[in-house]
Amino acid sequence: MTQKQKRSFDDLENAETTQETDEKEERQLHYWLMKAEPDTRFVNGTDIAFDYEMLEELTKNGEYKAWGGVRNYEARNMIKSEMKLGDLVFFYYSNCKPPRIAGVMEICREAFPEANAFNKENPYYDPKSDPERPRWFSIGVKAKFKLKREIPLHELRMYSNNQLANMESLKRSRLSVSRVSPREWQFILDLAEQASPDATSFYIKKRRKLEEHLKDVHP
DNA sequence: GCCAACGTTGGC
DNA sequence: GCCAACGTTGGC
Repeated sequence: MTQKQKRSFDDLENAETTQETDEKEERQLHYWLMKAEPDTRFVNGTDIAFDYEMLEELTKNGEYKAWGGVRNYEARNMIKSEMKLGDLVFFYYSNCKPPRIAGVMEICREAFPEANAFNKENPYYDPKSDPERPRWFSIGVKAKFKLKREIPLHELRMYSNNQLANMESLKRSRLSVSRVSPREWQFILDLAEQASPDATSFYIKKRRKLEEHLKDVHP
């Protein structure tokens, strides 16, 4: 690690939560993307699978789900200092086929110390985090709506030279929390309203075949 | 403080 | 299962 990198690492680790006072009212909504794995995978004996249906079930009566397990300082600092009540978040499925955006959730509790890190039985236990000086933070989220159509990663990449050229999650695929610009957010929501490009090309092919066939039958 | 070795993420 | 990318650790 270079000196410059080391400094930014310390900055990240020591960064404090920014103070928000009466400016809160004027703050614009911010948009985010957070990842979870929808398929069964055992970490220290615990299945860590989590998907949108589970989030809906857990939050249907106004409860929030503590979103945790983020073990990267840059991602943690977004959780700790930048995510605010009312912000909206894409729920992204990673480590599965295909990787994809499944739905939208809303921040309904701002950062608080992550309980998983204190619990020895938990797959996300971290002895370096204690309640006196918590190292890792959770954010409270609830299900907002499932996308009408899930958007797979390969489809997002179709726009990586134009509409989604700067999308953080595409450029830094290993970060489990990333920012989404308002434009990117709206673009992806619009995609979810349209037919899948796969389906479109499927029907185009089908129609061509039919036309070929008709040509043969009625030349 | 540098940097090699190691570990993790996550797409393919 | 492989491996690229990159974050983290630890010896010097």
